[in-house]
Amino acid sequence: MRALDHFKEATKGAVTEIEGARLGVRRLPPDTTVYAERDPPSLVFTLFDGWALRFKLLENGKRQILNVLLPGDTFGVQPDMTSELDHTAETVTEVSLCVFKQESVMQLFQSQPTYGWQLSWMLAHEQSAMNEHLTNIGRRTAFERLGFFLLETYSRMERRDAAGNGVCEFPLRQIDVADVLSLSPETVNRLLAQMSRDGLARVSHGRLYILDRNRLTETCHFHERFLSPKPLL
Amino acid sequence: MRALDHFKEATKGAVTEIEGARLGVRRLPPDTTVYAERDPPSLVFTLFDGWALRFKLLENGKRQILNVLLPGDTFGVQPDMTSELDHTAETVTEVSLCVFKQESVMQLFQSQPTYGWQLSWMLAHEQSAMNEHLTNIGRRTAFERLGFFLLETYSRMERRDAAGNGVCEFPLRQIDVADVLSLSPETVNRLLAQMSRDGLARVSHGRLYILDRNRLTETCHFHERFLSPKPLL
DNA sequence: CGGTTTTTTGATCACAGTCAAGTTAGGTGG
DNA sequence: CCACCTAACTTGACTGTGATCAAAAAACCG
Repeated sequence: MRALDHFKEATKGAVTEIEGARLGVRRLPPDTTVYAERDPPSLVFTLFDGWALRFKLLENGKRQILNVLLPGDTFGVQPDMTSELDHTAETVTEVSLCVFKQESVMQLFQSQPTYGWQLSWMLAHEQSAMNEHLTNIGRRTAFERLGFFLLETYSRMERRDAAGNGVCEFPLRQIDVADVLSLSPETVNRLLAQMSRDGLARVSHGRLYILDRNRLTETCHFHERFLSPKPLL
Repeated sequence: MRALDHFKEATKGAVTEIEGARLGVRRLPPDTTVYAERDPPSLVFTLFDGWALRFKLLENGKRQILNVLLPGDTFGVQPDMTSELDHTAETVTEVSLCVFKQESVMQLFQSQPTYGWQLSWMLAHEQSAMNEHLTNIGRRTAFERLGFFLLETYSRMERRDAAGNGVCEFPLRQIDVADVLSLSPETVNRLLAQMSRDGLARVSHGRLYILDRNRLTETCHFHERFLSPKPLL
């Protein structure tokens, strides 16, 4: 049901044509660009279903994933209409997302002041997550980073009732995990092998298994963060 | 005129007593905690004058600086009143900052819907800066990180009309720079020496000298970001 | 079934961290 | 104004974590 190649091609630039729509739901195949760096920021998205990534591409070809997007997450907010987007968003799995015109969101805020506060609230939460992520990458060992990320992701899935019994979907490739954590894919592979051997966690066949949550939480100094529990838009 | 030791001690926890004030300007000596991790987020600050830092402290004693705060920057926004702050803010120099009660900011947004949008705008800009910072730390060499940071800081000072002719104030110690860039202080020292030798940039006596902006910009793949030009509050 | 992508494993290397000692500078008190 | 003391900076030698290079095995997909 995945990767219909010509369909994929067809939708590559198709997202812009949604722009005409004031508001609607769109279905996108895996590995599709939702928006690209340097695009004008005219749309706001909420992910209904599936996984997506926000990332930056560097001069040297390296990729830094900024954020893994799970169902319920809002993205693409760039209140300054004049400037360009500074990153790319791409689907991982098949995805359905809700699309808004930037303008209509702004209008909504005019008429419903509370929403402005809610958007700020969401953005502040995101910032808090970024803080954690930055600290993680900057000041922890490769092992800790990986464990932290797996626990965080599992915990986010749990909050969406999409995880239980230590198992949840996990459609990311090792290279994606590497680009989230600023590691090489080989290192990620070796660490996953080690965690599996140690009975801490395991990723296989697109699933994440948290084998010993307590021990992993402790060895990685993970602590539950306070994440946006309900979708905004 | 700096570092009056007992005065410093006295103000260590004094910021909380400001809370009574609905809104006011406060002067703080260097190396003073503005707010600490786990504090309830009841205040919002705008920096009028001086430098400050937002950072996280880790279990292992390491410190990750999230952000260098320059005059005009707003910080402490945590729209969720119930949760705790996840980082600490500390002054670097003597500082004067404008203090708001979180509540009065919220009320302002109720009556003036536009401000809600403006706050979102500011937060989105900050997020964009964080994206850049994360990418910088995750995917660039130590040399590039440092050059990038120096150029970024100079450029921010310039926008505040506090830089000219390749020179600006720079009150950070090498260990602070190290904690911004997730490097060891020794590495920062060696790289600064190298940049000085190469005629690219120099830091001394609390000043930053950009010696060859073009060459530095190119070697570090720096690109001007779009930063909040005007203060919000 | 064949081709491609992803994962796995091994060997080697290098960038930046750590440890240790010495130098400089800034701030304080006589 | 100078001497002292501490904090910050500097330099060198060595180490280690994680990157890189290379090649094989496995999984996935048409």
